[in-house]
Amino acid sequence: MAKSDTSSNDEFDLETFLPFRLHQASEAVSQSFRSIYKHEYGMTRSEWRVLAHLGQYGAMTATEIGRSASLHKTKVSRAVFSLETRRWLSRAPDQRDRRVQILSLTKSGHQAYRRLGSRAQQYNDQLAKKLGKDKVAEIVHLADALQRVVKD
Amino acid sequence: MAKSDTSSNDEFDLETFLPFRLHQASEAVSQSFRSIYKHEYGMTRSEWRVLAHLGQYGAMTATEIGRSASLHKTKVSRAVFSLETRRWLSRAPDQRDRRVQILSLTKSGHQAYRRLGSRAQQYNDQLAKKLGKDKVAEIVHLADALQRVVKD
DNA sequence: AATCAATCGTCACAAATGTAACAAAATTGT
DNA sequence: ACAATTTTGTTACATTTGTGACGATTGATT
Repeated sequence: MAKSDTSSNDEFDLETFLPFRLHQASEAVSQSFRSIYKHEYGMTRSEWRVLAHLGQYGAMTATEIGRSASLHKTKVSRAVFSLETRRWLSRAPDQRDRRVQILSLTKSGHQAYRRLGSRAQQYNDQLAKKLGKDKVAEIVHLADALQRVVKD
Repeated sequence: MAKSDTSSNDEFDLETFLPFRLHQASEAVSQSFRSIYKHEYGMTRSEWRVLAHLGQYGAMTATEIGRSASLHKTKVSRAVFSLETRRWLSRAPDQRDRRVQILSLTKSGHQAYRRLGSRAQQYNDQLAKKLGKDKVAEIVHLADALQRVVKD
């Protein structure tokens, strides 16, 4: 029997469909951490992401945050405005390029970052414990590979 | 030197923070498939998910779809309405429980599922090829583990 | 130098989403 | 048998998000 078998082997399998499975896993994990920044600090996910990035990597522009955090530019723009209103973030002009602003955390922004970062690390360690330490490294490695591969 | 070292080892590390890394990977992968159901079929993610579930598993109720697809009930409700308007989906009353409706794909719904499912599988295979076949199984396994662990 | 295209961040508007309330039906407990 | 509670799916409302356009600035082309 040559080609054109009765059973086509290109049938769709949802169980192994990565966009679905990854989204499912990601949402499950994200949701369970969400209550901390949402209910305890009244923050949105975007705000927490921007705070985490500035806390982790120091001063950056909005575009850089967007690229690194995989956040839409309007999400960054709004999160920055909101964090600025809380006085957790401040803007400084860039001498080299007057279109952009250098964003950085204020003193109380750093404090908030330390508090939330600590909770985040606690959460992650707990997850790592239940999952197995090595699994975390595996996931991180796979996430790296996925991002590399998708960007053709 | 006993306790209280100068360098605290509970510092937050974004690189290994699973909610972030998983979301990042998930978004990267999802976005690149999104254009197919969005631009070629004018569908939302929820609609594609509902179509995929009914196509894959056959007739189900809205609640069952929501549970299986990790979709909010209002998302399911709206996606069902929209797919029904396209005549890709039909509802039938359940004799045992008159609150629910048995949802299933129409003939053209099945056709659409086959077309889109084929594209989806194609996309996934392509990804698997670049990533290494075994990696996909790894990811699926880890996704299972994550979902189990998060649900306490 | 002058024009053209590209980038940055913001805003108005439209679309998608979540919350909370609801009617209808089923389930539980007495 | 009945009342109280729970479940299912839809809707109104408010919030969040993405799209597209914009002014300002920069970089590239000539």
